[in-house]
Amino acid sequence: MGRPREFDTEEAIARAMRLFWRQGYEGTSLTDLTEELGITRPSLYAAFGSKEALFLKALDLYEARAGYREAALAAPTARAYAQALLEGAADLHGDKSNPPGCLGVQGALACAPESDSIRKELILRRRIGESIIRDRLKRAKVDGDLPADADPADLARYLSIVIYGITVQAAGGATRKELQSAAKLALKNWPQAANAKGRRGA
Amino acid sequence: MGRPREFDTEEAIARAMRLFWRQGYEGTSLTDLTEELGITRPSLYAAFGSKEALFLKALDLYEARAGYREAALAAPTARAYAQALLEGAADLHGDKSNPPGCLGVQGALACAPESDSIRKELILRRRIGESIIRDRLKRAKVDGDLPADADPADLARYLSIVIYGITVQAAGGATRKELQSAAKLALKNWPQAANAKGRRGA
DNA sequence: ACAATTCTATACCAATCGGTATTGAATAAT
DNA sequence: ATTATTCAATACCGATTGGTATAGAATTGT
Repeated sequence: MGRPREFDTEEAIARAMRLFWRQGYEGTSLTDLTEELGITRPSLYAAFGSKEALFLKALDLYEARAGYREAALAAPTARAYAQALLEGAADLHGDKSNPPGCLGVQGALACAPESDSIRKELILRRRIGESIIRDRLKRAKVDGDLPADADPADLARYLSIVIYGITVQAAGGATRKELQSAAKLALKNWPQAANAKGRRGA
Repeated sequence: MGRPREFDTEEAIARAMRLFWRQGYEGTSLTDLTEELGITRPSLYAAFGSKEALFLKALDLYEARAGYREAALAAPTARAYAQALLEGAADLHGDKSNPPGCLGVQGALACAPESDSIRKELILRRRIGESIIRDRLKRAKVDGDLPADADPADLARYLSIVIYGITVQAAGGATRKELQSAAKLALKNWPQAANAKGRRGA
């Protein structure tokens, strides 16, 4: 009932996502948004509630589209998982058709106190991402897929750090090749269980 | 001649640095600055010219105080250098008396187009930092301190990425211990020259 | 046809943004 | 003591910030 919406909210969120991705939460104004989305302010507020709410929707879409993290979970071994993660990050952030960097990092890494709720939300999401990695590595250890002295929490933090570093490097204009070679280096000495094949030691 | 300045410009820059460090360039308003520095706007503009010029002075001070990068250059081997870099980053950004994260990253990682000159300046400085690492590693290779198949550019990028990752992790509230253990893991991948002692292989 | 409903568009809101004109006070050189 | 100079304080500038009140247009259900 009532007058139907004249724009596609999903496409609007997708456009907002790219804008926030490129300029960050604080660096994106309502004027930027309404111009890019092709709608007026009252339409934006009627559809999404607030700039902050729209950002959160854009963030959800971003995480859904950065699907390499979930896809990597299907890897058979801890090492294959780590490799899928880092190569996935290098691929995504080396794709020049995307804005450079990572929305989950540069959306609001340092900001004014009035945007602190966004900053904290991003920290929370990064922590969740790291905990998913940690859980996968814990399982790998149970599977005998990681040596007894390997710490899943330390390894998950290390992988997270390399991924974040890749995104910062990408924000600086690094090419996909450059990111890929760094991902390769980061995996050179991945700990291997004693009963596993291969001669790479921990 | 004339009336002497009633505030210490060096201390003002140091205070501004911490403010920019915590809130980023765009997230720090002139009101924030004048309140924190205890001076009025005309005094700030007379002394520094503009918000942007003050930021650049603060950035210079930041780089001077993040002395671990220069100190690391004194290390005797490539590996000791890499270790000094990563442990230095973990130490600095694990110091809770500092604002979390790195000014050179979160000062302006993603921002509005009107602050793009700051963003680009930070990218330039990060590139310079990486090139210094690369030059040191090139020398190491000449010294036979790195294996023949090691690429100084790749290794420098890898180290930079881990350092950036550490700063993002620090911005999320990581402890010094956590950053240190990640630095340790990152060093496990370090290549060793064929003629060097130790049994850690590349 | 007529409500009821929900959209869009114009115009506006107080607050804040970075930056400055103006005035008076404090200093150094003469 | 006077003058030139440089500072600090108040008050202000136009532009922009995120957000909204109001009015009219478009739709559905009756």
